[in-house]
Amino acid sequence: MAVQKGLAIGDVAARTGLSVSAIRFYEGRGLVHPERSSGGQRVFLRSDIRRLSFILIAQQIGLTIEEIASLLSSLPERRTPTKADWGRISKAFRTMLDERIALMERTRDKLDGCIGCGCLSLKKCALYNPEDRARSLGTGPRFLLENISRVSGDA
Amino acid sequence: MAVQKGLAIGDVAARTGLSVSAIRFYEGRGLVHPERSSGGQRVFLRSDIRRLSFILIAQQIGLTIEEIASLLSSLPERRTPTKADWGRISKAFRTMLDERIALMERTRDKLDGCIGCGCLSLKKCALYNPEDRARSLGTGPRFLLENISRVSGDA
DNA sequence: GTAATTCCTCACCTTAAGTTGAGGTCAAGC
DNA sequence: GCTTGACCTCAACTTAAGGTGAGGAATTAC
Repeated sequence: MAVQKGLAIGDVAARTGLSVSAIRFYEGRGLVHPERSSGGQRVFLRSDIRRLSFILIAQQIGLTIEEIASLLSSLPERRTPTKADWGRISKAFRTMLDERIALMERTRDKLDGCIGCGCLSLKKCALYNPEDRARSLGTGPRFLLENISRVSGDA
Repeated sequence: MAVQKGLAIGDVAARTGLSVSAIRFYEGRGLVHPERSSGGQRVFLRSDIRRLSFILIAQQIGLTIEEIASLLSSLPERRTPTKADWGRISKAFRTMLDERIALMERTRDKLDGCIGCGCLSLKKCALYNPEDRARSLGTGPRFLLENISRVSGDA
């Protein structure tokens, strides 16, 4: 089951709803830092469940693993985070969410004035060259969320 | 340059801002259907520019290629689409956008009551089992937009 | 003390939406 | 009439976020 106050990966998976492989993957990406038992098995703290749950929610909102890592990096590594620790993160998180919503709303409004009228005729159309359109992503059009205000390097 | 009233792929790329390879890829996925010159080179109609531009916008809003294909399939294949043709599409499009915005807003509101308070303590938290959480996607957490009301099979 | 679970690592597979490059043709300018 | 640039196909590579399975070790249960 667990090792002295710690949780095995399977327990954590059951409690978070994540798959075991996903949790291992997150460890590889630096999102969680379980300790190891003498036999080499991962041992998680209870607070890691919270971390992992946060990852789940953040992903639903569209953050990438790297962005989430960036947010989580402000949490204390070896101490159970306090309410204040989480509060800081959730503020940053909320800001991102607001930005994403705002962008979608702007796009919708342009759509109303643009495709809505049937013009779609280039140059004239506000949607073709919106300030939001990231032209320099390198690999061409990707997912919407790639074009939305990326975390600008910091948390 | 062009072949008798038609446009070469490079021209289309220049006018839409898409890469040549992306346009070829879209043809492979059935989003455009250029004709061929006697020499085997693609020949596009002017109306294909509009189609391709639509693809660009739809992608920014987060639709997948398949969803876009589904929308475009209601356009006439070999006749230049009318304003009414585009109007129908844009209506469906707007609906999707509205749904996506609504979902993000619901998530934000839950966030305010949940992470905002620092609870994040599973079971109790509205964010862990939201009606919006797609549990059956098979491969685990993906991008947000994969969890948002997919095009339900039709256009 | 052994059997059944659970866990470990490592390598390869998956999807989406393309990009890149090789090897070879088409078309256009002079 | 040939050279240059644009185009062709096809296969392999890319990123993100994991999943899957092999082969083997650690724990737990009886």
